Amino acid sequence: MNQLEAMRIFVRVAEAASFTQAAQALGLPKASASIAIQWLENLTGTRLLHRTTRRVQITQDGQVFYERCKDLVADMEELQELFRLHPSDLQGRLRVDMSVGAASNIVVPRLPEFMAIYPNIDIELSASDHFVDVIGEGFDCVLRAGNITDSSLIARRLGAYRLINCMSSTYAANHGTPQTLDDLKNHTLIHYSLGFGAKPTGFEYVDSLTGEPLHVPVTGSLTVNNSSAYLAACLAGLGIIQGPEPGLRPHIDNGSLIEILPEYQAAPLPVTLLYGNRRHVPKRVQVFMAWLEKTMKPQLES
Amino acid sequence: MNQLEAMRIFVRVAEAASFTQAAQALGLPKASASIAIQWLENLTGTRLLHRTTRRVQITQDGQVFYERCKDLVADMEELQELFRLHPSDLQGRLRVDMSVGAASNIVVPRLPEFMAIYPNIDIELSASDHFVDVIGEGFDCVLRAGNITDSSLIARRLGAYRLINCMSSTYAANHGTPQTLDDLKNHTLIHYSLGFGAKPTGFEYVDSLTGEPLHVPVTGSLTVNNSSAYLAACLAGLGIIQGPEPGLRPHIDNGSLIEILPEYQAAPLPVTLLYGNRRHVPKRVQVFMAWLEKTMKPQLES
DNA sequence: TATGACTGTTCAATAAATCTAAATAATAAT
DNA sequence: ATTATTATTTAGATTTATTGAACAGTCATA
Repeated sequence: MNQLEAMRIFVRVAEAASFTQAAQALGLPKASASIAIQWLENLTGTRLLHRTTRRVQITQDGQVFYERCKDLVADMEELQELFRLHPSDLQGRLRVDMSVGAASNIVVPRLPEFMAIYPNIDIELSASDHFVDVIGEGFDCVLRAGNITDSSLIARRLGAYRLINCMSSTYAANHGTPQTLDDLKNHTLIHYSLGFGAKPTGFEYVDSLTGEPLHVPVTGSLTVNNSSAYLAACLAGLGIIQGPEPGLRPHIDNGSLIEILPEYQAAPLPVTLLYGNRRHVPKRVQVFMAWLEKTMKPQLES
Repeated sequence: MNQLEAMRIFVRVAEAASFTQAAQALGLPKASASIAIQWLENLTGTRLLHRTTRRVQITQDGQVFYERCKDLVADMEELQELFRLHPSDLQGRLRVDMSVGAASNIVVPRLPEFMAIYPNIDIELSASDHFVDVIGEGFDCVLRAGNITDSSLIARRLGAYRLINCMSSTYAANHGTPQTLDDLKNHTLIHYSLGFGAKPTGFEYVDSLTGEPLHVPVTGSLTVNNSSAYLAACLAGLGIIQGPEPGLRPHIDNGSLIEILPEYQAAPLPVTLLYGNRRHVPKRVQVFMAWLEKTMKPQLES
């Protein structure tokens, strides 16, 4: 049995409090995770995880062991990369998550550049519009828009999306183009919400002169929790949307969408890069985050 | 490949500057050592050891890697033993070297006590009368009599052997028993020397009243580099020997040897426990050294 | 210069481990 | 109760590691 590998597995299992999730994040069968922990427990002579078939929780000893494991595993990783001076020498797996929009509009189109520089880094790019558990699911870093609440992570602010208002040309033909915020009352606004339980709150604007926040309640009955469905709804002429410029700009340019009320801007949506609070961040993660920042910057303001 | 195991092998190979010696010390074929180093070099992307078929020398990178490896391997070992509170939980292999005399007269007879307390510690006891390379041959600790010159090791003084003078009863019948140091001129002294090249220098004494050193040149032609041969020569009636009391006492008690000139004592022979200058000494080595000290003490003076 | 002893590497057969997949057993939620 | 989920076990297939012998350099000696 590979002790180091077993320790890596243990760290993951302890963080995710789940064999299944940890195994999935590590890309190996859950049977292996199970055996690895048993082997470690046998090695240390201590029960590290108290587990029923339904719940995994760390024991007191396990907690102590976990802290030291995390450091040692990180030290090992650092040691491996000690002599990797050239980009192409960097290797290993990178697990990243970001919104569907950021992935498909900004990152993926430019990913070939990164992969050309670092051909030996394997990338697992998860694109999802719901929040993910950075630690538990084993992501090296996660790109999020909106306000961050989880303080157990290191958050690096990259900038903010400019939010613009759009309608499709077919919708414009049917309903006309609003010129003032008041006009919006006669239009259908499509709402984007992450949690289905959350009540649609309407569109928010900042008065471009006074800086005062303005609120326009949502009128209309469509709420969507997925950004591509949101865009699709707008393209289908179902109503007006308010979203990050980078994802909408191409459709404006090709004429399928029309930007409206450009003088009424919503407060920009902050974009943040989150990563685990580990003592040592592997070099491959460092270079990816640097590249991601460089790539995102031109699309962001402030 | 087991990274940790590879690192252990690398540390050994680097210290011994030899694949063959390191492999032997670790109890595995040299092919494994060779492969492990290659695997590590591939992992780090750096040449760690510059090797011809006849010489192994560490590279600059290898030196850096070595320092960190040594620490990490020690940390790992410490981690394993974190939860081992009970003696019987301690496990692993212990490589020890001492003189043939100390081994057969003092340590081995009492070793069952140690093995009863720590049944899961495997002991490799090397008994040799020549000096050994503690680091290079991978010994956890070494017990030596005489003056220690190697300052790269940690030396713990346990005490000193009282040196006594003996002859066999048959020799006494043939040649009589000397009563003064001057009488020794008419007797045959058997000399003990580690290196065959070293010139026999005679017996040394300390005047019990004045504390002045007294020298009696060796008369006789037998020099031996092995303590059991030394004793055997005396038992065979070939002459007078001067040696550590613990090894001779049993033969005096059963009448086959006779202690002579008890009022003329040689300077006691210091007994030292040597171990590698590692940041972390495994617990199993600690407990063995503590036991060894306790066991040796009654046999030593000062 | 040739020989002999010693060393690190290679290689193919063997041994061991891991993975896959499916079945099992146990628990919390419905 | 029932269902869904989870950790564990099991067995065969596959991959990987180990090892002892053969190989190919290198240094010391004659």
